[in-house]
Amino acid sequence: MPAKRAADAQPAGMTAHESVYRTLRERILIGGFAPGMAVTLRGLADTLGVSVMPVRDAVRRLIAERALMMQDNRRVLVPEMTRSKFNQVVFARQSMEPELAARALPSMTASDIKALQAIDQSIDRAMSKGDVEGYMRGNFQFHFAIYKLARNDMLLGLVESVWLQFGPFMRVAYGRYDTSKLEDFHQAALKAMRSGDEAGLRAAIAADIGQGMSFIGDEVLAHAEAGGKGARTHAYVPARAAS
Amino acid sequence: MPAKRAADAQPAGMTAHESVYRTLRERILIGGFAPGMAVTLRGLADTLGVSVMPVRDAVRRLIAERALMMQDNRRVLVPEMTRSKFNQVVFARQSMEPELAARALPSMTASDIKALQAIDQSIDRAMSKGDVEGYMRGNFQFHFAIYKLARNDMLLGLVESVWLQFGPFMRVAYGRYDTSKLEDFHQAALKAMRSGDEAGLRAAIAADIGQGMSFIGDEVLAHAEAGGKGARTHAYVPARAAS
DNA sequence: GCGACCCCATTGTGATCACAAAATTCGCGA
DNA sequence: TCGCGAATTTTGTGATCACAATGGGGTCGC
Repeated sequence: MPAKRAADAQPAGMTAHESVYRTLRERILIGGFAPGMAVTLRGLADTLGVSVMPVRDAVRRLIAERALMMQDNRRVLVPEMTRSKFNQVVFARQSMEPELAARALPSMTASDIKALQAIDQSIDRAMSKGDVEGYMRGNFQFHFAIYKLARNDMLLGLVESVWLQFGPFMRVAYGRYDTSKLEDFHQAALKAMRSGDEAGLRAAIAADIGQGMSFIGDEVLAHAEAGGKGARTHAYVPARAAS
Repeated sequence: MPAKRAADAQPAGMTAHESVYRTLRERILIGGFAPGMAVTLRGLADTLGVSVMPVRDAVRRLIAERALMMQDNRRVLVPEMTRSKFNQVVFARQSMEPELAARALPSMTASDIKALQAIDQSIDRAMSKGDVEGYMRGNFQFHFAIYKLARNDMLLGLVESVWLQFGPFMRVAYGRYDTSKLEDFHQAALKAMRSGDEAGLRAAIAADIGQGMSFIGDEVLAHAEAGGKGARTHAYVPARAAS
């Protein structure tokens, strides 16, 4: 049996394609790929220790979800962020996520809230250690643990698609600036959940999105646009480029 | 050269996969597949006159877009509609489509509106002829011709994904009942566009969605649920099953 | 007559190969 | 030293084959 590196530990019954997909998806959400970075099927296949077929399937799936894009040359790369696209992301998030949270509220149990608190604490720990990856993973878990409770698969899928599209970009922002400056709206959200305050929960989620996104947008987009839009180099290097 | 049946006429530079994808997607949006109907890679490949690889790519893409689904058996089939999923579709449409229309309004030119009118007339023609397929195609074109003008690719993509998910279901409804009973909210929408009335346009789109969906939901879901939820047979036969 | 069981056709998955197009590299010439 | 072009490498696409699992159909036993 050939030695596989990542994408291992298939929970029995998972196809290679599924395993590769989850690995890549996780990496995108955590910001493991830099915007503008090119990915190749054979390159990923070598890295993950599988043949090109499962990688091909996974990459096509991610392209369908807009997490990756294919340009006319048929070259696959991580999409760049533009001001326009950024505004679309913000609007989409603000439209759907507070709504999902509000719909999750009625079915929320005490243990659900406890679990969310634990996630939020892990976010704090990651932040104090300067662990950007841990922060992003926690942030993702916090939001989607809430949204899942709404039991609205369609809206949930749409929101996931949006997150996949700004994941790489978020990493650039959080990698460049100190996350500890951010006000913690998660606490406000938790408080609203405990008291069953729907309006408060909506507001907290909206504020969390608004802060995070405006933070990202102002800093990074201004930077990118000032630095010239053509084929700029990326100071940021992915966490595990070829490890 | 082997004789191809459908998916022909590749506009030069289109891959076989892309061609197959568009063919299948069109067919789904028009309701060419019945909910619950199983599709096989080799079957589609034979029908379309291509090998299984492009079909495999296209089907996986449609699965990623939730237009098709793969059950645990790894069998691919057209998703069924449930009451819960249906409510989610309605809510998602009501959330996004009036907004998209409103955003399209400012950049709408007289010729845009003329084109929309032409589409609406083709819908009337199809309706009077009892041409369900033409009606659905026209309805899709009418809505998305508007939404495209908003220049919001993200929201547009999300809406497309939602349409793909209720396409087969809509066909069941429209195939079973007479569409001529429907009030024409497209005219109201066109009137609002001409006068630049954003609120009116939002209302017209919302009403169009509300009418169409409640029509579908009340009739078909009630029917489906009354008829027993287990492995029922489908009276409806796809337009070109094996032609 | 009916049910359980076995066999085989069919399914999606994945590997490997061939191919054309694109990008990169190398070398030649000015 | 620099620019341009040809050769080579690398890319995604698609075809074909092998394989394991699933499902259906037919047959045998009761």
